[in-house]
Amino acid sequence: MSPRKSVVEAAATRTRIIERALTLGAVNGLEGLTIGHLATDLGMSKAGVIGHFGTKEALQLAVVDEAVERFRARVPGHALGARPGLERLSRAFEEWIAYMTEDEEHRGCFLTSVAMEYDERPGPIRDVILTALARWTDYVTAELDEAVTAGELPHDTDIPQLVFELGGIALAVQQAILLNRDPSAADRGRRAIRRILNKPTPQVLGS
Amino acid sequence: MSPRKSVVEAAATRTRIIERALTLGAVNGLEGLTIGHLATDLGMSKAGVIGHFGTKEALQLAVVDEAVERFRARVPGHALGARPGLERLSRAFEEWIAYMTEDEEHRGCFLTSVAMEYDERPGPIRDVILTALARWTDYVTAELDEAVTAGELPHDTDIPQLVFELGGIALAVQQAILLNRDPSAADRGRRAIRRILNKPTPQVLGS
DNA sequence: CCTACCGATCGGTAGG
DNA sequence: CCTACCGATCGGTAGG
Repeated sequence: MSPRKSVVEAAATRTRIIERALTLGAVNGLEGLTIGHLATDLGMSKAGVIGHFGTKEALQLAVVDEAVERFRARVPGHALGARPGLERLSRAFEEWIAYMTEDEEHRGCFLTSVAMEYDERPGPIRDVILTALARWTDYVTAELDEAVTAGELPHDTDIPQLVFELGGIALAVQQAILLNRDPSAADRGRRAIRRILNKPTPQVLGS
Repeated sequence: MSPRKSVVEAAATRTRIIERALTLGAVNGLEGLTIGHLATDLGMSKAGVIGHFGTKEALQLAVVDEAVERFRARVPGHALGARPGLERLSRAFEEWIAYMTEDEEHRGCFLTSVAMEYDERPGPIRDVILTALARWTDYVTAELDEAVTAGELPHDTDIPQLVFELGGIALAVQQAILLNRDPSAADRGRRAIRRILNKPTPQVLGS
């Protein structure tokens, strides 16, 4: 029997649940996640799992929040050292692509998958994703503005169009990794980003 | 009571079921589709619905097959009249974008959504999608080959890279339509396609 | 965080 | 294509 535990232990369990939910949700979708499956996987009871959140939707929101947190810490976070404008933006996209590629099991971008899953399902989960996406769009836009100001891009650059196209590359990388399991996905993504930002393409891809 | 009907009537019912499943599946995903909900929507019993397919997975496969059929009839189908190479390829992408945009309710590309949904779920549905995607990739590749041969594109064109980037645009259009409900999604997509295929961008997008 | 339970719904079957 | 049913599982609650 594992009765009520300390606050610290409870928080640790909550983290364990979210961690596992991120893995399971990546495979079966955030909606395909079930409390029962999660409980079995964690060696807990269903009540033990759901007790930390109240409802399944609250659990799902906690999982999305954690994914947003990780994305921000990793992608814009690791680009903070780079000079504002094209350099920082390139760094951010390189981090995103690396983040999607590096892990053998935890492939792709969780938020991108969830964004597709909820694109037609109104509700708080979709709202949270829309907010996170808007923040990302603002970030990319700000760096592109900086690039124009610094003379790295022409003054008549259509920035929203560029944001749209850069987003498309990220989606293409995600699909190439997850669906096609294409080992050259990351390289193709990096080359596309360079091309869009009008930098010369330095190397040729093998094969 | 509606007892056994003629072969023709049974086929019509089957078509009705698939039609409805395409609509419901676009919202809740192909996995979120339930026989009970489908039956209620159609004013039928669950047994009446599932009897046409045997299992839920067979129903799902029938729905995907129908979606593949429609995509092919519409996208490469409507581009058949265009001259091989860039003209035909541009026409095909314009058809795809129009197909994703035109319908007020039936927005986006069903196959693209399902492709994301099953990217991490091995099984026959994923296999069918991979096959359809491979055929589409072959189609785009063949037209690009034609364009190189005809001198519309440079001889050192990296065709797989171009296929990758064109696919990204389609994904960006899908996301802009479904998630952001951006009314300029189609225009942005068309402009991106033109840019990638190295055609001059004729008009400027309003706002 | 557990046991024990709830009503609802899941995919699917039997039999007509 | 229907009624009537099956076992399994769903999200969630009571109570400790």
